[in-house]
Amino acid sequence: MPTLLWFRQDLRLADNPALAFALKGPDPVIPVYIHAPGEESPWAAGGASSWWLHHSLRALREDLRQRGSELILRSCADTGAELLNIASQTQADRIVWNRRYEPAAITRDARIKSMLRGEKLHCESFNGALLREPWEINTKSGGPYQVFTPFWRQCLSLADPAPPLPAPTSLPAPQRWPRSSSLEELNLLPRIAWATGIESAWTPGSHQAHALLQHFLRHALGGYPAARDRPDLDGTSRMSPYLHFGQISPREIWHALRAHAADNRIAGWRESRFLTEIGWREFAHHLLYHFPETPLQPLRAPFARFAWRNDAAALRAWQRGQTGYPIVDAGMRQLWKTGWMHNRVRMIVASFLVKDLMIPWQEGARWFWDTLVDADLASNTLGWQWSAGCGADAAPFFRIFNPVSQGQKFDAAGDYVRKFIPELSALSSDWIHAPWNAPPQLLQGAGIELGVSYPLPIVDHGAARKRALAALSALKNQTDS
DNA sequence: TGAAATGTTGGGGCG
DNA sequence: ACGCCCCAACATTTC
Repeated sequence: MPTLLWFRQDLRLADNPALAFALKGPDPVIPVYIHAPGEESPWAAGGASSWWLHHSLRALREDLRQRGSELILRSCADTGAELLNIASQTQADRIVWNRRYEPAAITRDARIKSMLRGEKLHCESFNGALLREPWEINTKSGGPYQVFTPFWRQCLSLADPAPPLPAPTSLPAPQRWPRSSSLEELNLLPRIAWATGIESAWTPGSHQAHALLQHFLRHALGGYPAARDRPDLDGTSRMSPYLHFGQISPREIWHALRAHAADNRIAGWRESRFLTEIGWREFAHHLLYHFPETPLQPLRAPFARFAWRNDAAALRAWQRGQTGYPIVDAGMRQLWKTGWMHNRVRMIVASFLVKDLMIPWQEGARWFWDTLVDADLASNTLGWQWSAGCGADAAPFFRIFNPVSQGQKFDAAGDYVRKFIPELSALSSDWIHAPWNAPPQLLQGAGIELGVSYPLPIVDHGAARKRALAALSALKNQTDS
């Protein structure tokens, strides 16, 4: 009798524990992907994520077809009912999948599992997404960690995660395939063609993930600690969307790094900055699992009473890269155009939204959710709570980034700004991060009319900083009394 | 995985 | 030679 292999955010054939389990016996395997918008997170998937998913499903289906199999697509409002439906149509007696850790997904999956078991179907779930399960790592007193360093130290002190499982060369097919929707019927692609920038920046799929990783290990790993902070360079691994959709697993990355270090006699790879970033991803899942309210609520509760401002015009200017601060606008335009933003710039734009504009971090999280190809509830939540100073092991609220000095420090030549803000491209690096200070003649020569061709700053950073600190101090007084 | 304000030090100009 | 001031450079504190 066939086994249903329920694909979710594990869109790969290598190191896929559920797939490996399904292939243990001789029974046919029926791979399915079920699209049920909004079932798994507080918000329905954003446009950029959906674009990625569309192309990823196509790539996965191609990989399956090359192995004599198929990918059954369904679109529905109730995943549990749909799974049961497919199981009864195909006489499947087993359903297997790899676990997810978003609160809504956990609740839904638990409900589906008990429902299916009630129908006498055998269910089994696996860890395909994390080095360690979120409940495996605990402090001495038995609670979850709220500080990264000891959390990651404990992860590193454990034995290496299991080596990745090889991709199967073939999957036994059923005698008859059930009905499948076409990929187009899932309606994942945008109606208007706004995704051209994303298309030229990214190729979704498992093969591309591994090619990128190998390229990164060979050419960028050594320079990573410094280059990772430079948005004008191509010094990051760009693994985030592939990790989110499970097109590469953290175990595969761990062991690829280990093998690369052994081949090239690189010491201390476990403590490398790159692996630490994988650690932050683990930490994000640990926190989301133990603090399931945090996608919408600050972990440090008093921050809910912060004097956030409701300023639709400022929010819109931030979203569209029209704040008048070049490094902020370049980042927001990179996001809008390519579905991704360099991490250093993510911190800068987040600080600007939350502190300079005093707009709730949830608005930023929501916008990132809509526009990032790597939108991930765990990582996005950690990032925004970190930036807003209200999360675990977060940056203190009073650490307010100066968008001018951050630009000068990390994009010294201004190449990143010029790439995404063409209207400033003729401005010299001396002034590119603060065009309002440039001599008028120079601006004119560069074809820039501030307030017309490029906006004047929507807030004065010095004044905005003081305003934010005053609001913080008011919050403290309120909390103390 | 800051920035700004404030404090300290030491060299040079100058009476 | 000396004290004084200025101020850059660096260090510390504060938010």
